[in-house]
Parts: sequence; structure tokens; C-alpha cells
Amino acid sequence: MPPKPIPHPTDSELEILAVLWERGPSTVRDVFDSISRQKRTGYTTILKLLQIMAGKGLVKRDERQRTHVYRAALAEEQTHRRLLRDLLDRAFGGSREKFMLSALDASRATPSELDAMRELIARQSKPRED
Amino acid sequence: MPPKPIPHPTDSELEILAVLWERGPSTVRDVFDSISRQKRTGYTTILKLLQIMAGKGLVKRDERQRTHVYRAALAEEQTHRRLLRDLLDRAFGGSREKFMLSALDASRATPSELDAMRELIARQSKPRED
DNA sequence: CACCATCTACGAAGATTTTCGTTGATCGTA
DNA sequence: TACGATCAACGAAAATCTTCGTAGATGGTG
Repeated sequence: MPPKPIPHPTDSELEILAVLWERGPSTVRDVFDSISRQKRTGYTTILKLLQIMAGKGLVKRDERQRTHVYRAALAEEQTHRRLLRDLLDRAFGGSREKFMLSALDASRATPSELDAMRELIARQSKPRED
Repeated sequence: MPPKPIPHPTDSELEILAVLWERGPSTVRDVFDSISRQKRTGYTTILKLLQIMAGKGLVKRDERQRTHVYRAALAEEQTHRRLLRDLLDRAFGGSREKFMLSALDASRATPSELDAMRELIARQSKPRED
């Protein structure tokens, strides 16, 4: 039996994951403060979301202190790749070319970033498992 | 007053848009057949979605014939860029670098595709309106 | 014209997501 | 120890998304 089919994060859940990835393990208050900077929201809304995410396995919770500490249960890179792959399939009909061109367009990649990409591509020449 | 703040397509709506972008203007039957190839679904489900999308302004409908013809109201490239930009902001915390690296990773870009990208980047040097 | 296939319209049920109010417990401090 | 602040738990309302059954209109065919 497979260990856990963790579901896709919803949009709100993704915002929270982004915070946890950036800050590392955080309390509800931490996440709330961070998200509040971009968007008006209630403390208990974030709390509830984190509780739901803990139930889904999207985050882990350390309850040893009264103030619980949450951390992302999913690896950042893997999740990022999964999200983009999904979009590639669903919105781009699988066209890798359209996808990359739009990605470049959306990111306003600079020439120096292009160099970093060439690096990555060189390293990517060999097949990958996934 | 701004003309229309067209909302983000949902997942199902995106599947339909992808079909319309690929096939061009299509009837419900066309879209249904196309999606049925990948996924079990009901005819009226597609119909209802298209009706909802028409209400939202995501698609336009030609009702001159009994069999209505739908077409995407949003330009493909613009929508693609918007979706990716959203993901960049929401899941990547705005990090263009992480975003591009994951995009490359997800797309398995080849060296020849890299060339195409360099082209695009060259053209992109000048600022854009959007 | 009668019948069958096909189409749109309508409405609604069910699922999921998002939001937050309220309550009771715990902590620090005066 | 009493008080004010902070926290997690819970439940539930509201919004949104997804799916489809049914009904009525229309078109083609024999």
C-alpha cells in the first residue's frame, strides 16, 4: 500500500507553503504576519488553513510547545516542478515550447539568468528519474 | 470604469480553453469529444461549463445557428503568461530564478530550445507594456 | 406529418474551498 | 493569585466549483 497520496495544495494552501519554504518552520502568528503584508486576512483563517493542511499531510506540526510550529511536508523543488508540469499539461496542451516561451516572458528573465539556465541544461543532458 | 475584470479560469475551464485554442471555434459536441478522449465526462457537464464561461466572459458564443459555436475570449499567450505569473507570485514567492529553474526542469528543455529562448531574450531586452 | 436524434436551458445536488466567530485553555505578569 | 493577551479547537456559514438529470425546442428522415 502506498504510504500517502498527498493531494494538490489549493491556491491558499500554496501561499502558506511559500511562506513556510521561505521562513522555515513557523508559528501561525509568523505565517499570518507574513501573509498579512500582501493580503488582508484573519488570524483564524490562517490557523484553520494550517490545521486543514496538517490533516492532509501538507504540513507537519510540532505541538510540544503551546504555540505550535508548522513546517512544510513537501519538498519545495519537487512541488514547484509538479505544479509547473501540471500547468504544462493542462493549459499548454503539453507544448513544452509554448510553455518555456511563456515562462520566459512571465519571468522577464535577464541575460545573466540565461547563463544560469545554460548551466542547468548542461547538467540536465543526462536522463532523470521521476 | 474598467471594462471587464475577467476572472481566472478554473481547472476545468482551463481544459476547455486549451481545446478551443487548439481547435479554434467549436461546438459543445466538438469540445466534448475532444475532452472525452482524455477523461470520462458528461455532455451536459461540458455544456454547462461553457455556459458558465460565457457568463464570465471567458468565451464568446455565436448563437446564430441552433448549434452554438464557442470561441476563447482570451488570447492564448496572454492567458498563459498570466497563469505563470500568478504561480510565480503565489508559489515561488516571486523568485524569478527559482521559477525559471523549475520551469526548465519541468519542461526538460533541450539545447535547441535554449537557442529559441535566447532569441526571445534578445527581443525582450526592451521593456514591455502589460 | 411522425419520430428519433441532437441541442440548449434550467436548476439543483454534492463537493470543496475559504473565511471567521466563539469558546476554553494557557501564559506572563502585576 | 487575578487579569489581560495569546493561542488552538471547533463548528459553521458563505462562496465557488463540478457534475448531471430533466425538460423543451429544433432538425432531419422516412
